[in-house]
Amino acid sequence: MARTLITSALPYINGIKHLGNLVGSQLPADLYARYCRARGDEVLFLCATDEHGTPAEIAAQKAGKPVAEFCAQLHEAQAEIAKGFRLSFDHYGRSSSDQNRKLTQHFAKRLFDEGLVEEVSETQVYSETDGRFLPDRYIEGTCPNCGYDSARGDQCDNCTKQLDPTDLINPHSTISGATDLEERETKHLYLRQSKMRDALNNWIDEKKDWPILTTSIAKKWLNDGDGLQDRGITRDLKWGVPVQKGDAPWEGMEGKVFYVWFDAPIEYIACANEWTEANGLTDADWERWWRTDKGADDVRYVQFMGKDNVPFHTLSFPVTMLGSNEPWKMVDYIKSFNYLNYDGGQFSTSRGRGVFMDQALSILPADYWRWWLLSHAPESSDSEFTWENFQQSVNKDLSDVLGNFVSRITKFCRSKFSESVPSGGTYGPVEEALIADLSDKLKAYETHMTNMDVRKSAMELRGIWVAGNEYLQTTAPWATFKTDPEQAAAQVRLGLNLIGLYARLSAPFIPDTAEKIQAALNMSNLDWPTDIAATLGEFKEGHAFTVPDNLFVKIDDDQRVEWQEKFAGKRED
RNA sequence: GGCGGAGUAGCUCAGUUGGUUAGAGCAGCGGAAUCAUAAUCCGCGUGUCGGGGGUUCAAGUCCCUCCUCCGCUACCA
Repeated sequence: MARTLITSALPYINGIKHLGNLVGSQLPADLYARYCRARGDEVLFLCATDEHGTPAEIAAQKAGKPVAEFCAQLHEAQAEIAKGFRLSFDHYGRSSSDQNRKLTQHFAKRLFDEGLVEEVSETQVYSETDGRFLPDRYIEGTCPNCGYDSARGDQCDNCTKQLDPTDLINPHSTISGATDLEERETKHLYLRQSKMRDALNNWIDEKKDWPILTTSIAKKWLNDGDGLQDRGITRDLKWGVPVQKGDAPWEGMEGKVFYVWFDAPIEYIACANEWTEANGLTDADWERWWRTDKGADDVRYVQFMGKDNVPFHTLSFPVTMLGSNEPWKMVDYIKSFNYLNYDGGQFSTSRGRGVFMDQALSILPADYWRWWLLSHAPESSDSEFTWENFQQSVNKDLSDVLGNFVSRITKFCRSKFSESVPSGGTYGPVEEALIADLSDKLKAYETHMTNMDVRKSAMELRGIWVAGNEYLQTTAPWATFKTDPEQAAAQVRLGLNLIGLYARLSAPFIPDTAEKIQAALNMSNLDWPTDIAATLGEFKEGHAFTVPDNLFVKIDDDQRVEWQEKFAGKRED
């Protein structure tokens, strides 16, 4: 049995994510996980909240809560919403877990022992009022170049000049507004990524099948300018994984934590350990997914992420794993996504512009969103959400093409026969042609799903739904019934069986709807079809069913207008 | 500035290694049907493939140049 390990980029803890975040990683990862399971793979699908770093501390401060408590609450909130979207993680972990703390400290020790960690002394800006060192972007002041008065410490938004925080005139903290800033000496650990440059280049050169978006970003960082730069992996913060050399203290690093981008990817591994502990399994049970010396050599590992995450997954994290000189399972395929825009602009968390995951679920069921987002996934370029498009697509694809198909055939059967599969008649050339057509379409659908071509998969699935309507239109059982009720029974029987086929094939995209159909049609399972002809003979004569409520309610114009205004984004706190 | 991505029908997008009259879905128009959520099915597209130049028997597809949009640019994550 094929074994597939799937991880989705970790959503950051400081708030509810918007639909662009969802479609860029977690949702397509879920689609793929569900498909792999349906095809019989053994799947481990992991995700977690990414909880450390300055933004989390500040968000907690604003909320007036201790950061640990704040993170615990938001973790629960995100986990609940993930369930609402039917994201089928085997475990939804936390980067602040004990497992991740231990593993992160372990990796740090290994990297130190391999000569890949060095201590660097540097000066950073400290704010007495805030009681913390300030990352460059939390410092604003007047740009020495163009005079813009809200230039950030790393770059001026007005003239785009790269800056150093110390360049700014009248610098102040964006957290408190404090101006009592001073430069302080502080020591940090640097990961000597530059030493791994050749190894990374070789590793990436092997990945001939990766999307250009993925490899071009990696190659650029590896070879641009002076090549891959070393990177600080510690921070002067309280909230994070304490800097230790494995179990032992790290002299000179007291009171510091690892940089969030160092410990977050390690959580992919630690999450598997969280999963085993939560389910009473052993270490061997997670190691067989992650250690090639302990059974993971036959695992295929696929990561899903937005394009902004690519450098960390193609470079920093691989340095951590390869540099440890331990047999960790490396990623086999990285599926990266562009951005989803909102109605002519970007989604904006700070301005409350766009639809956020909790809001989405409060107005419509998950399947509506899953279908639209996946069928419009930003694969080849950025894509665009508009309410008109959303309304049209969802109404047409889900209500008219699929929902109405189920409705028309079940209701016709009930009115002319009964709520059970009618007997009589036989399948002839038209039915054989349909079976041949569907067999081709199934093969195409499977190919696209296997290749993670999300939009193409959605289009193919839709085509399969359309084929059912075409069949009914061609054979017209309502007309056949008047002259040849026996033959009409055979046509209805096939129509009902098509519904069963659709439930199986649609489940990765719209799992709730698939289950509704399963219940209404009295299906014992939603197993993947291996043979169209056999699957279309599944419901035998006399098999009882119930006519389901309409599977999808249409979005009307009033609703669309209301939502359009509601989410246009003034600012809601 | 550098790097990367994108600019194809009203809208959202496909277009493999260059090769017959440039495609799909939606919207629009016409027709059929009336089982069904006024839901379906069939037919209908002369769009300077961002502009210009070049290579070629042949370019949306390769080269040069220009324009526009977006992302990244390494202490936000």
